[in-house]
Formats: sequence, structure tokens, C-alpha cells
Amino acid sequence: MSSKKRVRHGFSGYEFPVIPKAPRSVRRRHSHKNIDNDQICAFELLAAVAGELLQESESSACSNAAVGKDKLSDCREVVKREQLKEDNAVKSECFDQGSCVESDYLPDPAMQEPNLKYSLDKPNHIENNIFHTEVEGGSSNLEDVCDQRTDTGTQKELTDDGKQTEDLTLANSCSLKGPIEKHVNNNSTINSDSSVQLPWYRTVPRPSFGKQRNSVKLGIRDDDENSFGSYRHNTNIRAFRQTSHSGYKRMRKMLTSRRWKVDPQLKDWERSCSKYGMKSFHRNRKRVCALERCRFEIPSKRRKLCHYSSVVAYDQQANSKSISNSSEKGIKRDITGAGASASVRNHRKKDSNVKFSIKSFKVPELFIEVPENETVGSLKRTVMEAVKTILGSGLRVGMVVQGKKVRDDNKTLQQAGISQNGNLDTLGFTLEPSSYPVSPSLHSKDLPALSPYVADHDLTRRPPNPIMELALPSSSSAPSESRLDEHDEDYHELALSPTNPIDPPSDVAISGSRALVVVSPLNAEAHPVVPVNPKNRCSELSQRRTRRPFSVAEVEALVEAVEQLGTGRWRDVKIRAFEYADHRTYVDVKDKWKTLVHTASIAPQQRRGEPVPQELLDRVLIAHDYWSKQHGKHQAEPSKMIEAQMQNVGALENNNNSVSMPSKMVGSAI
DNA sequence: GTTAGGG
DNA sequence: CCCTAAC
Repeated sequence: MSSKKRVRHGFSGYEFPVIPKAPRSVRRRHSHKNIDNDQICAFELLAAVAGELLQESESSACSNAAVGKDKLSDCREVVKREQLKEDNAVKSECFDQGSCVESDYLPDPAMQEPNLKYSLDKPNHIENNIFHTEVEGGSSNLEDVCDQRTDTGTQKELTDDGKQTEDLTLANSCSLKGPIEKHVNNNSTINSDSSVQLPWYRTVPRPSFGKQRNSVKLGIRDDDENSFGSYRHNTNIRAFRQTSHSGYKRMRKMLTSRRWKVDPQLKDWERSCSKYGMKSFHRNRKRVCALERCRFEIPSKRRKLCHYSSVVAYDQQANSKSISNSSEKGIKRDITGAGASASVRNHRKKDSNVKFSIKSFKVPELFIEVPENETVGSLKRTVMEAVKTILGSGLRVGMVVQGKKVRDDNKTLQQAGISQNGNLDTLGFTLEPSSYPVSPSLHSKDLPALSPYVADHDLTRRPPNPIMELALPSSSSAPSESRLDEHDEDYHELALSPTNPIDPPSDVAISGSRALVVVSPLNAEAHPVVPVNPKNRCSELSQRRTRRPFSVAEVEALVEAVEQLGTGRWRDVKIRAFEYADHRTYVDVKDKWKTLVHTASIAPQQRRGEPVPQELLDRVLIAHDYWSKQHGKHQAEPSKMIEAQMQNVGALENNNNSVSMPSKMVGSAI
């Protein structure tokens, strides 16, 4: 077997936890009056939720008139019940780490914001990816009870309106249990394993040119730092960051260690860090990474992989079908290997029922900015508010079948390609905001100035992909944990796949939209990274780091640093240009320079990714040439370099081959 | 712990 | 970005 720690292929073997079904009574009521088999219950339920959210203001009588409060209530009831159970299992482990939602939002209607009343009793449900809906038909499904493995994946290309699907997604996981009526009591069992992945919050230092130095930005995305340019002069959270940095490095090391072992010391360290939200960092690095928001181009190599990625998973053979959908425009692929699909007794009926288990919701990207002296609690609430705001802005459910958005609500499932015998290769649901940005109508007593808005830094250029979190199906009973881990990366890849360049977002794009919430005070203690600690899959340690493309600002900082320090001193360069960017190592910096040099050497048409200003590339080449020659000679010192530059200024302006540096460089060096 | 390079 | 050899 390969010694590779990472497994980049194969996504099969995911074993999804059994998802409890809703109490019979609930499900019953969800049935559409004209549909006995409850076929569209899932849809209805989804629609109900979305509808409710939509109606927040009043009775905007969503088109889905069928959606009644009862249903919603039921839905919430179910969810709540599950939540309660789940809380016990997960809360302490995940929420205590500073996740945005915590006990503050326990089922307490009184605390609910008006516009959040539809956010389910526990808003954090959304965050926690716990929202199951199931549709089930006849009661003769007993035989259908089976073990099922779900295929999940994400496909990037796809949707004609991928943009929308990016906002909120429902990730479904399959649940193949027999009819609840027969196998489950009203007390739906909660699979304590429900994945409760939360995004990895990270503090983001303000760039030197930032104006609000006293604020700490919490980017839901881990690569947010890019948005703020260089990180040279931040001083606000230096101490923390340094700690974080060392911790990060250490963890990286451990993670990359082939034979990683838990040593007592480490444990202590880990424990001590828990309060800073780093507790599970290394243990769940993979998960964390997977949760990180990423917007980038998939390396061509992996593109193929993603191509197949499927978001929808269901077992057509089984009477039940599960759909898993990721935010990536709902494309899917059969990731599950042949072996992954559990053999299911196939009881074909005329009227097939479709079961849906919507495992999670994905929340659009959130951007939060709060003062350092804010309290943790406030921050949490702020995040919650942000989530609520987004959700409360109105949602609608979107459906993707075979990569295409199904817009006609009047189609039957069969017509839409969703039938027992139909070609259900792909099916996905998405929660789409009906409007964006959201109006800041949320005010918490503790949150003086909440003003969510669409942030639009230089992030704008990035592919929009507001995924606040991934819905990773977790497997509690995880008998196949190893396999799970094995495919973790795939999942990761898929889930984070950027918008397919070939499939440019069409209409209604909320692209680039992100809610930015600004709160007042916040404690310094709050910055910490808050990795989620999914119970399972803590074992897998290695995971390729999420790709974090260098922003133009970063490139500029890098170029400047290299101009001054030269190549060969990457540690210094790193410190100079990315001192507070913990995720940038000197190796990264060095590699980036390498690629920059290459990029600058090729034709613009051949360049990919975020375009780097030619001006910078020119500087790259110049500096590269200069330092290369310097190396050939004698280890030129910075001072000498500058001297040389000075001497050649003006005379060699356009001579890139000259060892001299252009005036521009001289300027920056001074 | 850093560098330098190949992958 | 990862991995390693080499320093």
C-alpha cells in the first residue's frame, strides 16, 4: 500500500448514519392532500421551511400555499426533538469551542428573533447540518429496511444557475430505514453522529492598510486573509497569532507525521488550547479543512475527479432514496464504489416512494467583523444573527436533477426525472436566498450595531461560492471510519470545488455576496480559531491543506519582500510579507515565488487563476533575474542589492536583463 | 529549522 | 501544495 497519507480518490464507502425518521404523525401531516404516497413530502417539507422563512415578514403567501404552519411546526418539532438529543451528544463537543451557536440558542422561543421564528427552534440546526426530512410512502416498506450506503459527492459543473445553488444547500444523506412506523417510535432516534461541522473560524488580521485595527474579522472562510492583503503590520492580535502560528506548525508537523502518536504532552497542549478553539484542530484537521470555505480553481488534475462528483446519492434499487446534495451546484456522481452500495432488496412498486433525508443546510458565507474587546458570547450571537439574517431573508428551495435546475414546480417527480424507476442519477436540493443581501433587521440587546451587508473586498473577484460549511455526512456508528477518512479528501475536494469555469453562473447570482456583520466589542479571547470537532473521523490526521490562492495583494507583498531580501531567504521573506498569515509558510512563499516566476514567463493566455497584474509579474521577473545573477556572483546582501539598484536606476530602466533593479524596485527597497 | 527542488 | 534530501 502506498505510504501516501492522503487518498485522493475514491469516495466510496461512506456510511451514513441512520437518520431518524420523523414521527409518523408528523410525516402524515406532511403528506400532500392529493398525494397519498407522500412522494413529495420531502419537497414539501423543504418548501415549507423555505416558505416559512420567506414569510417571515408576514404572510407573503408564498406560492406554496400548501405549506402550512402545521407542517412547519411539525417539522420543527421533529427537528427540535432531534436536536435535543443531539445536543447532548454534540453540543459539549462542538459548541463549547466557540462555535457561533451555543446554548444561547437553545430552544427558547422567547429568544427567537421575530424574523427568525422560522429558523427552527434551534437556529443552530442550520449550522449543524441537522435537518432531516423524510418522505415515505406506503407502509409496506418494512422489507426495505436495509443498510444503505450513500454516495455523495459534489459536482461542480452543472447547474445552469449554479450561482444560486451556492448559497444554501441542503445536503442530504440517505437514510434507509424502514418505515418509522414500524421500526421507530415517535421518539426519533437521533444519530448522535450527525455531523455537526462548523466552519472554521479564524481571526483575520487587518492588513496594514486596514483602517479598523481594533477589529477582528472572523472569516467563515479560512482563506479570508487573502482579502486583506498583506499582513505585515497587524499588531492587535499578534500574540495570539504567534501562538497560533507555532501551534499550527506544530500541529502540521504532527499531522504530517507518518506515525503520529498521541503523546501525553501533546494532549495537554491540546487541552490547553481547547479554550481557544484549537482543541480539535489537529484531530479534525481534515474535517476542518473540508469546512473551510474555498474558492479556487481545481487543479486540472482533479478536475476530472470533480467532474464525476455527484452530490446526489440514492439507491435506486432501494425503495428509499436518499439524496445528498452539496452546494456545488448539485451535481453528482456515483462516488460510491460498487462495493459501497449495499445490496438492497428491491421491492419495486408501482408507486415508488422516495425518501429524502436532508442532512444539512449550508449557510452562505458570512463575514463578520467585530471589535477585539467584544465578548465571546456576543460574537457567538453575532454569528448567529448573521445566520439568522441570511435565513430570514427568505429562502426558497431549488431542485437540481441531472445537473439541471428544475424550475417547473408543476412537474411531477417522474416528469422531473425523479421516480423510482427513473433515471435518478442526480438530484439535489438547494436552499436559495430569495433576496440578497439581507436587510439588517436584527438587533440583539447585546449586539448594538449589527449590520450585515455584502462584503465586497477584493474578494469580489473570486468565484462566488458562499458555502459556510460543508455538510459532511458523519458516521457515528462509523464502522467504516477508515474508509470514510480515505475519501475524506474527495469529499473535501468536491465540496469545495469552485464554480466550474466552464459553467459560468447564470442569472440570479448572489455571487460574491456575503453577509458581513459588524458588532461592537469583543474579547480578545474570542478570536481564536474555532475548528469544529466532529466526533468522528478524528483519527485521520493528514489532509492536504486547503488551497489558498495568493491574492494580488499578497503577491505584491511577496514581490516586494523578495525584491528586498532576495530569494534564498524564504523564512525572512515569509516573515516580512506574511508575518501574520499563519497559513503561509515559508515553503508556501517559496513555492509561490516559483510559480510566479513561471507565470511571468508564460504567455498571459496560458495563465490561470486570478490574474496577476503584469506589473507585478514584471517585477517578479526582474527580481528573479537580479537575484539569480546575484547568487551566481557572490551572496549579495540586501544592502548591496539596493546599492546596485541605485546605481543603475534610470540608466537601465528597460533592460530587464540587467542585473540592476528598476527604479520602482529601488523605491520599494528603501 | 531552513533551503532547494522535484512531484 | 506536498515531500525530501541536504545543510
